Amino acid sequence: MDNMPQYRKLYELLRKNILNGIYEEGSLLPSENELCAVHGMTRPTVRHALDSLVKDGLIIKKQGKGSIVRKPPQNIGILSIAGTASAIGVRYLRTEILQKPEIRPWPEEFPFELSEPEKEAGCIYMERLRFVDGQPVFYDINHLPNLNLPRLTSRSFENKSLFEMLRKHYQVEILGGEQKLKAIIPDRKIKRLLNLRNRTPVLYIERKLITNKEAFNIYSTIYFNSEKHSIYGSF
Amino acid sequence: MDNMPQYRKLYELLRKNILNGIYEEGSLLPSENELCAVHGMTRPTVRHALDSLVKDGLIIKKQGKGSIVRKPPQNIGILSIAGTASAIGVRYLRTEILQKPEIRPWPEEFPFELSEPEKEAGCIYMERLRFVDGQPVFYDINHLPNLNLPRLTSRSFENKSLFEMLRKHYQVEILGGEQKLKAIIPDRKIKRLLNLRNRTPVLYIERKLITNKEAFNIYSTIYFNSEKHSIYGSF
DNA sequence: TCACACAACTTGTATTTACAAGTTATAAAT
DNA sequence: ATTTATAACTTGTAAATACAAGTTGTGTGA
Repeated sequence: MDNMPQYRKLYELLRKNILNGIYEEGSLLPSENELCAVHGMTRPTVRHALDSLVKDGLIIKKQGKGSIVRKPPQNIGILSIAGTASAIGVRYLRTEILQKPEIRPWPEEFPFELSEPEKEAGCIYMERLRFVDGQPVFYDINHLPNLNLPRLTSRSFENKSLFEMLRKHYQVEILGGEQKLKAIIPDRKIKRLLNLRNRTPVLYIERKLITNKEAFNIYSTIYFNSEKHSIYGSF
Repeated sequence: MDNMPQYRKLYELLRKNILNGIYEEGSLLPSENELCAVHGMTRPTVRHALDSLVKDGLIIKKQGKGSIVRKPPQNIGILSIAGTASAIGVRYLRTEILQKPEIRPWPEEFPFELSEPEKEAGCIYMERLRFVDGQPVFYDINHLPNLNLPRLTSRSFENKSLFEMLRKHYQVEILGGEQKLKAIIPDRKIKRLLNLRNRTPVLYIERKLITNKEAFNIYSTIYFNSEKHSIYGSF
């Protein structure tokens, strides 16, 4: 963590401060020259950090004006959960790890086609259950290739998003993906996990996320209780 | 176009060449130093251009190796229907217009918030039912504001997509949108329309599509029988 | 033949410097 | 009081330079 490049350290700091509300939405970030002075770096380095924030949609830069803070909606991967009224804050969302990341062979039956490097690498498997207001709504099974992820299986995952972890420690970014959706009647296991009444249908999603790392795709199978909440996505 | 910054000119050029296949997928782009020499710019400028290509997902950079060309990412996801084996060709899809476009007031209860110009314009309403292999799978209800769409209500719609019509005759393009998904047990009407057995769940989608025309959004409510097919989208 | 070291590439990070261009507040001129 | 010009900010573009770090092929040594 100490050998992070300077621009990245500044990026992580600013990102944290924006998400924590230290910089209010709509307000201006300190100017580039100020940031230079405060953190002892030059403008290109500061601008590199700010470029990353722009890419994340966390700030909007205006020539002659400054960098305007913009707090984007919280996502679960690409999709987010929308409540009855509006989007659900992170504070109402609790994540439980049912299966800590462990190295496994790829399943015999797998809904996606794998590339050779992925097959050879073997896979990391994990299961999570997510709660909104204390009720389980989101069960996901994840497979990712075991490529260049030292120590992932031993990292603590509580209260941390898989994506946040991959982003911060392994510089993995989601570029895009594809997904297949169905409405199904869940089997007994899913019914129990999501605490469902009889005959409640669930949303079933098979998803492949493509990242900036070659041959590194994230495969997820998701079961979602859409009785009280909806899957929400913008594009 | 001439007053484009240098990095942008290079970006546009490389982008065009990648999309046209002049640089093959998986091959390496000329190195940064080569690009400097050929186009008479310095490395920071070249890197700025390459950064934009990385952001677009058109190249992946590898330290010590080079910039690997990637196949252009799939288009922004308007959803399509995927069959059991692969994607379904248009030839298997038949569209039936249940309600030809007609001018109506907006519904009292509407899941989306409308802007003032939209409210004042009134709305055009239409219903469609889509068949795959002779079986109904897709029922959609559409509302669009009655703004600058002369003769729309009198146009023939058979075998034509609503979007194709809007694009070709009214220069309407879809810029993006948002959608909410649920799995529900359908009511009697939907069950009859989609020819469903008892207790079959359906996918329910509320969708707002934003277009290039100001205050012109397309609102759809969709019921989808996901028993044999899936909703498929890439992003 | 094989293993290892090294040279010659590649991209990554960072500094320093300069000027262009857009925004805003202030002061001068009308 | 209103308009206008200017100064002092802001971000945008671009050069020249340096070294770090990862990859790959080559050649020398055993």
